[in-house]
Amino acid sequence: MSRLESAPTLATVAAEAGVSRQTVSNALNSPELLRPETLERVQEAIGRLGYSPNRAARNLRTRTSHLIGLRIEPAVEDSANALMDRFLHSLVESTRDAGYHLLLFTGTETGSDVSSGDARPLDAVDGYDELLRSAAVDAFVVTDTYRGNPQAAFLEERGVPFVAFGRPWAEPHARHPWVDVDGRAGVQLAVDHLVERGHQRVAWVGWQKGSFIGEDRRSGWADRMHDHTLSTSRLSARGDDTLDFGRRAAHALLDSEHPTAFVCASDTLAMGVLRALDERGLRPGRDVAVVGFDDSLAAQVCTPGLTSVRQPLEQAAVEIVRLLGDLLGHREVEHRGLTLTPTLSVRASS
Amino acid sequence: MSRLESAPTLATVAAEAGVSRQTVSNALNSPELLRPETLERVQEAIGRLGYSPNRAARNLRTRTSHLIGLRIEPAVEDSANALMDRFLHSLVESTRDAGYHLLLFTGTETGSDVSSGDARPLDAVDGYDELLRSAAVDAFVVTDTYRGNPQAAFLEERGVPFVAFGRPWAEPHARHPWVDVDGRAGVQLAVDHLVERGHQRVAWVGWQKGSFIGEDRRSGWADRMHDHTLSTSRLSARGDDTLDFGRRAAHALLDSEHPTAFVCASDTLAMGVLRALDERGLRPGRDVAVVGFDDSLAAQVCTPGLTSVRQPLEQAAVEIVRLLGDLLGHREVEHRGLTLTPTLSVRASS
DNA sequence: ATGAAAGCGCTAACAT
DNA sequence: ATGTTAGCGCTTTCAT
Repeated sequence: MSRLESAPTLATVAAEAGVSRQTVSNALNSPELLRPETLERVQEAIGRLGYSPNRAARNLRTRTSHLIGLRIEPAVEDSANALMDRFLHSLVESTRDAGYHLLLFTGTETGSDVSSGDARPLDAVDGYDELLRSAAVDAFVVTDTYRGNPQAAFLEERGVPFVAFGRPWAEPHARHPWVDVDGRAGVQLAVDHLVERGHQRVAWVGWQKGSFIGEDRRSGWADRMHDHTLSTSRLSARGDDTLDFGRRAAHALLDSEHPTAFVCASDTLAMGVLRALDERGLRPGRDVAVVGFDDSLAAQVCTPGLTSVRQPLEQAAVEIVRLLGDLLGHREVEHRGLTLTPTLSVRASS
Repeated sequence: MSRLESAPTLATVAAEAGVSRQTVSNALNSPELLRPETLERVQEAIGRLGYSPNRAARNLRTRTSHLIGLRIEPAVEDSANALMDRFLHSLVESTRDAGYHLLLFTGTETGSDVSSGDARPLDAVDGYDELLRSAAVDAFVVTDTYRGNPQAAFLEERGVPFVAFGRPWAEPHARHPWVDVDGRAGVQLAVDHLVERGHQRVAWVGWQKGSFIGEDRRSGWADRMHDHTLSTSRLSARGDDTLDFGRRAAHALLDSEHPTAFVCASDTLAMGVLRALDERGLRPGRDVAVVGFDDSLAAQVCTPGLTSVRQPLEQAAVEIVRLLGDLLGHREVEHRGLTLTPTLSVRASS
């Protein structure tokens, strides 16, 4: 292939410009060292030849890859949870602006030979280790911190640079940098919004105990209701993050407690509530208000639009990359943890 | 950092096992060359030291990166289009199984300084060139082929290995391998489904002329309707891929032609149709049937569920990686183009 | 401000 | 079946 034969190297450029290889390297990495006229001559040669420094060689020499690893988890179907799309894109843009690229990976497959019995469950740490030891990436962005984050301990112990999207709920003394969104504040926004519109019986449909994020969001509802001197008694339902649980919870609550509004821990649950309302002939936004969490595409396009708490994912990505830059540039990391405040996307469902 | 000091190399392992560096390399890359007992001794040493070959060094030597480049486009809001999530994940898994990783990139930002006037439009080829010249990736997966694919010509000309997800609509003689989903067949599935349920006046809500994919999908409707000897006259609307256009198109068609069913070129449009039905007090699935395209999360969780054409993205990813493997392994590529057949996810909207 | 020498860790080619 | 030699393309160090 022509592109392989011809690929210019430092030496090619040096010959073309009539300087030494080292000077070309300096033109790239420390242009201030060159006399302006030399610099220009080299840059011209670079342009003429279409030269780009070979990444592998540079990586080997500098012991950096300029790659950030991100483990992505299986897409969950039948849920409204398409956070990743927005976050991922912002992350790619932010990393690009910082001179990095994103490398995607997953945990090890449980193996196609299921019968062999050696199908390991997906280890939280799976995949990180190999990339690390082979020096394939310089750092990680760790996103799945909802159950506490076992990766964090592992990575921290090894002195690996990483930034978490999500607080270290289970290890308050963890020392790695993180960025998170204040779910509690988001739900408070939702409660305020509903109370402003005259709702007094505002129900919560959330996740089972044991989820830090779930409890955090729920506390936004409970505390804010109390701030408004409104009762939360028997107005809370907890279950799986599924459409069907949202639906059943709504039916049960409507049967017994007659709430006029629902705040949900996720859009998936909220879509379940909407389903239940439809089944009872109730109009969302007119008869009963519903607010979701995540501002998923489903929330945006469903009928009627679903009011939802929107995480500032773009900003989160930017901050994460900034922290990463501090870490990798051996600069002082300004803050260990940064909490961003979500907004409320108000639509017809409330 | 301890991990940097200690990182074992081939030499470390060789010393530990009492063999030469080359033998360790062979143990890794051509284990069949080693005497079983030597192999075991080396593997033991590798395990003991936690050795992983340095990627940069290997890349430099072999002139491969084992990285596949994928350009991701900005996430479009207010649309149901979250294809990428599913596709991306499958692609990561498939590439991993093939011993590769996915490297994400975007085109160059148009620049934050809008006033300067040097904000370039996003070039279709943007981003590919640099990764290529720096040998950062071995190959690309090209996904955004809907307007014809200018990248394809560019990459093909340079002899770059790549596989497109999407036919080369505009260049039928393009010689690169591609995988696509038969949108036309998907829509035919939808029409059959509706006709089976007794619908005769089935309307089409699609995109403006000039979109190859749009015309392909539309032809599935038009031709299949004719196969069923049903009229398509005045039953077609064309416009932007937005909720609002779907909504307006549905209102207009319902006012004039009284269709009993809608087939849409996308879930976004279908959600618009659902919106219109709601505004007219019509029940989707009872009064009027609606079918979308993409089987987005929104289709899955909205009320009532939206029947939608589902692309076999997982399979597409697998096939793409297989072709990539053929290409990179300098094996014969079985087929230039592979067209997969979608399925229909039937839900309450029909 | 520019050049020469050395070497990052690996594998291909060639010995033995 | 194992060892030796060379070199991938770059940057770091040191000399000029």
